[in-house]
Amino acid sequence: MTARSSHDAAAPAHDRVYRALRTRIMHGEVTPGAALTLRGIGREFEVSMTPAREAVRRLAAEGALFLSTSGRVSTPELTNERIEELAALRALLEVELASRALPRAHMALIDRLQMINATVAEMVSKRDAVGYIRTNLEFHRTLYLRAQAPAMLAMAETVWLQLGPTMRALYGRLRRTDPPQNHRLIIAALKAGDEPGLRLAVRSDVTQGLRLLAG
Amino acid sequence: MTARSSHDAAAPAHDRVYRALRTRIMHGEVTPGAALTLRGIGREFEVSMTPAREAVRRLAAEGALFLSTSGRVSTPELTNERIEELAALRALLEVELASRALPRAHMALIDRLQMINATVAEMVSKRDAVGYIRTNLEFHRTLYLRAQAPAMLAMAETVWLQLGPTMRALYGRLRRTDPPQNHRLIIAALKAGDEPGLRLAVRSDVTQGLRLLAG
DNA sequence: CGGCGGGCTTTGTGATCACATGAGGGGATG
DNA sequence: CATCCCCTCATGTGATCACAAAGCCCGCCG
Repeated sequence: MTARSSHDAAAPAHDRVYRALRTRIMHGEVTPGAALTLRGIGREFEVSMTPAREAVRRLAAEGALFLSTSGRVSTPELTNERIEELAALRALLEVELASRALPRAHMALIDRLQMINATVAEMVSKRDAVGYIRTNLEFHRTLYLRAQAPAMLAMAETVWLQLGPTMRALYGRLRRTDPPQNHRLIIAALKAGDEPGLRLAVRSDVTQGLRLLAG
Repeated sequence: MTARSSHDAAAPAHDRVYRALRTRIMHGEVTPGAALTLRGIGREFEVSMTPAREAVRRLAAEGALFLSTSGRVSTPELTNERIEELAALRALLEVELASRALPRAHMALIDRLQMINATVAEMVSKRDAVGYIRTNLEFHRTLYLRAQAPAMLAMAETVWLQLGPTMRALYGRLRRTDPPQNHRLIIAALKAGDEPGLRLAVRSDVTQGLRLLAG
């Protein structure tokens, strides 16, 4: 019953529940304000309330869930100020992560980024919101992993988590079909070793979508 | 039994335990690597294992506690790389927070900061490590509250939390008695409305102590 | 027809218990 | 004297239960 590797079927129940919910939230598979119940979660994952509670509290600590004063659990509904603040945090953290990844980015990484980016474009053309969010985050995470800054990456992921449900609401109604231009700029800056260009491209990519949501 | 205001004696048990442990850790009242047990915590706060577990998991989610693969709980022992990264995060976040607070900083705030800073100097002269950490953080938090950026402030506090036990180890062996020079620079920059100066002063203040710890 | 009150139901909280596992100690052996 | 092994005890995990409070819905009254 011990926790072995990261995603192991034999992991503790609370961890399984936590990971499942986390992925669901980060990928925007739940709508903002959706209510959850401990017993409901327990039923879905075939566990008792105890691990469900632990998973929920952990997610609440990361800002992925909102606990009312009476303990009721729901997905947060973000205000515009909050969204702008989280966008600023994304910019701050991810520009730094990209900058740190730049000197370590060799060709193999850039190739992988281009492949992921092709999938992103595919998701956009298929209007698959969840798929888009997932592959878009994969693009960013792949780059930032090279920064060798786990604490910083963890913070960035926490911000993604908080924005998850809102992102879904955004990309759900934003019906655009053009491929991600900023991702190309990021890749180009990586190839050229152009740090100012990279910082600008990342900042734009991170900020643009959320800007029009908050507007 | 509902959670009312922030620090209420009638707050849920898990919240009381959480807050008590959090304060203890952030203020450096525990040494890095110290072991905790759920039953021990429960005994100390006169609750059962259940609220103790929730408090611990919440703190672990924020990086304030380390859970071994077998679930054992202890204060984290940070590597030098980790410390440097957290210092970089402090710089990133707190420079931004200070910058946002600057246009909103009126005289009353600066007065309060000077008062707090006097207490900081007192703690330094008394060689009271815990008191120093507590009032130093109060100085920073008072300034950053003016930034009106709760998510960003929460992230900064999370970093403080992760550094808590290590900070204690630092200031415990760093036997300096000079008052905080950087705090004066911060106050001066606030008075002058000098944003570049403020950014530099905050960055120095945040970075300097941790630099020599990691060295 | 709308607002309000009361009772029912759902929900979170915390305690307790059975269980499996990992850590630590003591003894035997080389 | 060091090392390894085994046994015991302590610890985390998860299930279940009793309880209190909050939400909700229905009916009643204005």
